[in-house]
Amino acid sequence: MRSYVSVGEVAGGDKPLRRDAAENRQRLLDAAATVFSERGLDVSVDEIARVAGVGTGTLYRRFPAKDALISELVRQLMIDLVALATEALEVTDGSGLEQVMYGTGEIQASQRGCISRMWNDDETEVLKNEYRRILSELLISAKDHGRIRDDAALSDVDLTFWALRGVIETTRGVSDTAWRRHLALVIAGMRPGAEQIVEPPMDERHVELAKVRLHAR
Amino acid sequence: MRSYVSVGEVAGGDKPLRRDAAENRQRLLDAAATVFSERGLDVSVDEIARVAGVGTGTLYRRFPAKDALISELVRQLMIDLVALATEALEVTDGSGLEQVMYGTGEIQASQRGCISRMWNDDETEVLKNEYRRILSELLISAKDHGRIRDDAALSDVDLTFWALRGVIETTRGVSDTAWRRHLALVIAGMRPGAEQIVEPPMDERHVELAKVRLHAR
DNA sequence: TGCTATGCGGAGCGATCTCTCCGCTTCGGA
DNA sequence: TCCGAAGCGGAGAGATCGCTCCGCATAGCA
Repeated sequence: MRSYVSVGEVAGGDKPLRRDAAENRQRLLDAAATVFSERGLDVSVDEIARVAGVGTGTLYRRFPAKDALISELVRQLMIDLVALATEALEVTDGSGLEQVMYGTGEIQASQRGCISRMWNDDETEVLKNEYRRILSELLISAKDHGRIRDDAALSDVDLTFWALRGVIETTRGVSDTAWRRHLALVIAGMRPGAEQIVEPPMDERHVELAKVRLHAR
Repeated sequence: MRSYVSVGEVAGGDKPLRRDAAENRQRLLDAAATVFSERGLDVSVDEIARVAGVGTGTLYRRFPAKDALISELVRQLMIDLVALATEALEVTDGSGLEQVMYGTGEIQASQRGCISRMWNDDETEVLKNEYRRILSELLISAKDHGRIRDDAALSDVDLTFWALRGVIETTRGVSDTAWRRHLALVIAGMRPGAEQIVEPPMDERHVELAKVRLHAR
């Protein structure tokens, strides 16, 4: 699973790039993904260009700003997430949601550098909404099959992803798989047999509120 | 619950500060805690000094570097955490661990700005070890009273704190209490009645490994 | 009250970051 | 093969950051 936009093709129907330009664009994305994962988003653009083997001018000709480069990486991740969720819709025993949760953990862990932007980037809001829509279907199916408790909310799934972000970022360089243990515990707590939860779920309006807040920036 | 080092007194038995200097020091700490929580650790030192109502020179006379200011805030938080855990040792029904987990969540949420340093700052390693030692006692007590499953590990508690960090950081400005819902789900998954966890706990050696890695930086 | 150690403010230094600009190079269609 | 459009590299502009330095102010003891 990788980006669905092939080398040389740019989203939005722009004129195709020249061969060398398209290659350099991809090398920049690869280099950025690597150094961001290893050293965080604070790595300088000069360093990204150096690793990609191009000049900084080339980077800025292809991406209007450093942020745009990060957004493109996030966009590709969101495309992967939507694909992952779409595949899970085929699962018939109600375990699709768990499958997507583990898969989302893998994607977050493999691209640690961009995690902080994944859930806070309004450039990819359409994809995020689509992803969330599929998750809500999977959640219903999981409940119908008795795999997830009835009082679980979609926002509980959101919270779990954000929690995994914390585990992954804190265990950087220490353990690559610790997040799985946490996810397993959370899912155990979401089973129908688990104890009642007194704490109410996150208000769904807060999710909307988050979007407004992001746009206001 | 607040710092146990009163205004004018500095840890380590240094000569007491002049009254005005001690006041300014405290104002700097308060200002830093505020702006870090609101806008993150990237806020400039000039801004911290401005909010505190002092010059940047004053900040640097009291703290050798911006990092030292952050470390002091973290140190005070760790002192609070140890006090919190120590109090919980008095609880006799085995619910002390849960009490500390919620309390730690509160402290993390109230000082969002410093969270990322809380679990990655080797200046406070002694306090962190003490905190962790108490947690292990509380975990044993919780198991003895049948409140927590026998196969739960101390590292599961660590993971939970790191997970709460992710929730708190991602919901900044959206929901102040969402982390409680997640914590409730995790604890539900840690009850003796919850389903078996296949994923093994985090290797305790990884915790040691993390310390080595931090020192190597 | 007078004296001195201590504290204070903020201009400015050096480092670093993002992003631009322009002379030169390369691709690829005719 | 030739030529114009497109792409390239990297020096450097402009902004911002952490931190220092020094002339002046003040607290607190005698």
